[in-house]
Amino acid sequence: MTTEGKIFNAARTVFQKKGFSGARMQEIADEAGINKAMLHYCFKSKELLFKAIFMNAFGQLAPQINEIFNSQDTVFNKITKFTHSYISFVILNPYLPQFVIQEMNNNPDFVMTFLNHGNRPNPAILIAQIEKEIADGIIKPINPKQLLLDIFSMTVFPFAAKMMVKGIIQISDSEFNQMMEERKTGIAEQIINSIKK
Amino acid sequence: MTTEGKIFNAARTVFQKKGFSGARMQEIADEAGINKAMLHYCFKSKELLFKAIFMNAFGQLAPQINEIFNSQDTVFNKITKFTHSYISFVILNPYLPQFVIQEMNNNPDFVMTFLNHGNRPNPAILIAQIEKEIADGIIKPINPKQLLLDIFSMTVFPFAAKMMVKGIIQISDSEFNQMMEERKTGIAEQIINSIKK
DNA sequence: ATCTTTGCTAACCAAATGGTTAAACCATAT
DNA sequence: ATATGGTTTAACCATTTGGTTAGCAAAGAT
Repeated sequence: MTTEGKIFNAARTVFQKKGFSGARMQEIADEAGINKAMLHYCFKSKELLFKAIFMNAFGQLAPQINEIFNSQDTVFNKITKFTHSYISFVILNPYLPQFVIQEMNNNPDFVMTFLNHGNRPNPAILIAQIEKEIADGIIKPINPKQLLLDIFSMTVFPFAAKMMVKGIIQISDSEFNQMMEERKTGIAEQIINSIKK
Repeated sequence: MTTEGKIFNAARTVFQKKGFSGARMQEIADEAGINKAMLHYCFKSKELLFKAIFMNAFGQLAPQINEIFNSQDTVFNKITKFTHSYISFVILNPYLPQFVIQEMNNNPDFVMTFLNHGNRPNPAILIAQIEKEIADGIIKPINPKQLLLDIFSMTVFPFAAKMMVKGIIQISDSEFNQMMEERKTGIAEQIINSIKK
């Protein structure tokens, strides 16, 4: 593996576990098995290294969401596909949601600017489609944004708050994953059921 | 206000905004309008000050949840009461959920030990009750833990991921609060509808 | 062969940061 | 008035931390 790659993976691990301010350049260097100076040789500064990691993380999520949201499917199919593929993806990248959410909260300015010219999840098309299907009598009259929020809440929250969830409802890691597998289909059914006429 | 109180409020503000590792003792001192040495005079160390804040935050959430979960109400009423009172509370303390979740993820060891002998949300009674109402034919056969997770997801997530939510579905702060007001009743209705026979 | 560029490291540096100290301040008791 | 004990601060300290430097090593280029 290329040095830059080793650094990148190490940085992702450390940043996602400890956040920007909790992460130490030395720890990233150790994790990558290289000298600390190398980090600066490759990525110039902690901030730039972090940006690279964050953009990459966000860049993995956004296109996936957009692809489904902006396809030619019905709203019901989009919901089913989204929950399924999103949960599948996040099971493989369990730190991602908490990482993104945390850094967005801790550093709103940086994230907001980048949200504006970067590739971001854009639900405009889906919202319009929901409104149309409501008008067509397929979906009950609801607030489309609330529906979106419901979908995100049910899929993302368990991962974002994984430690708290595990602690409160007292489950092991494997039980957690098992529950998430169930949710892949369960969430969509429930949400669709609650909005279909 | 007592000096200790000023420090406490300042520390809460700073810790909740920046997290443990992002917070600076100097900033807390400035926010409290006192000397940095005073922090250590009153709270000994950054860690102890943080623990005080975190315990207090968690201590506000837990009893509230338990009171509702362990009351004599029906499951349906508990759901209605929980979403309503929880959202009302969090609207007044919007940083709390993200703060608790973030620190639980960044520092699992500390939190886990304290979860075990502290006052924590305990859903055991509610879970048993759900199972009974399922057996009685009041509620559809579902996994009680999934139901709990649904309730928490729908209520807590929007606050935990506030910045992301605002950024993605493009709403202002007041629109956000408006949506949360709607959710106070909307969530409960939807969840109850999805589980009642 | 040697010069140049690129990848890499040990040693070092300046600033930031959590924490300490010694002295000043101030109320209350004697 | 003065001693006493808690409260508050300015100045200081040791460590941590992000970042730099000067030089080594290896691989092409001439």
